[in-house]
Amino acid sequence: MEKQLLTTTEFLDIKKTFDCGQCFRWNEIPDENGIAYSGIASNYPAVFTQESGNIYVASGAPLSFWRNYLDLDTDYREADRRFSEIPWLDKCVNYGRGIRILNQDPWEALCSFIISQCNNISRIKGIVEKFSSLYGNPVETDSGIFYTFPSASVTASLNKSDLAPLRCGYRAPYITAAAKAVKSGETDLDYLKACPFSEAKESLKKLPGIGEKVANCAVLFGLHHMEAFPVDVWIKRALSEHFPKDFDPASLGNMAGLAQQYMFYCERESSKGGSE
DNA sequence: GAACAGGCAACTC
DNA sequence: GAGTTGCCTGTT
Repeated sequence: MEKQLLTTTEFLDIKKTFDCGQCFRWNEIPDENGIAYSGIASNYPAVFTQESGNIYVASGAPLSFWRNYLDLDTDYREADRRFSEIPWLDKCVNYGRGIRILNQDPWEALCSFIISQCNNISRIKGIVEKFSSLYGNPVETDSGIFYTFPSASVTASLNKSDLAPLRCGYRAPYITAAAKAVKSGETDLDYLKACPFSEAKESLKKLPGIGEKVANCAVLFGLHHMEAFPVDVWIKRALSEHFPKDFDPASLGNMAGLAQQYMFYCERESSKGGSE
């Protein structure tokens, strides 16, 4: 598959974007000339490469698909400027610049973040990959077979023993319940994408096993409500260590989710070096 | 073997 | 409404 020029590193950093915990199906692969990631979004396997300031993509999808997936038609610079006026957050912006909030498939994001609870990224990735290889559709490419993420309809038909190989424990019934709600239309992800942020979040929280954190992640990374601000242990630590006690993340406004990703990436990366 | 993990829900006060 | 505990499983 021929690679096409997508954008430049001024607007996108693939390493930061794919490794900042919002997605689970992209993996770094060896590349002679720079950085490369392979993976799949919707029905499209792809390889991204970053070399000499340019980002290329090789896939069967049109560039417009990837521009949308990577949110490249949204200008983050105004938000970056605003965030840079806040102490410590300015450091995160500089550190995380190039992260994009992905437009992922809503069901995939919802399901992936149900799996994420009390799990680390590598284990989440393993479970998602296993799930896809068992119940997704194979898509052949030059570099091997990729599997689409299993649809909500297929997932709704799976029983306990079907999900057992995933070893996802007590989360399995949450997955099934969410799949059934999506399949029946009781949870209408298209509607939730179009409706106000808090309505979407509260609606998802009615599903079993979905609380504040998972709902915020699903709404930010799957439904692109950019004002969502998921608070996990990393963000909690960042808030308590670097922000005034009465700081309200909602004050970050309609792009709060971007600030969250900058903070998350910064907090997590700066904790590496020593222990990892 | 015990404690814990990027969380939730049910239960306690 | 703040704090505690069990939940599957894998890792330390």
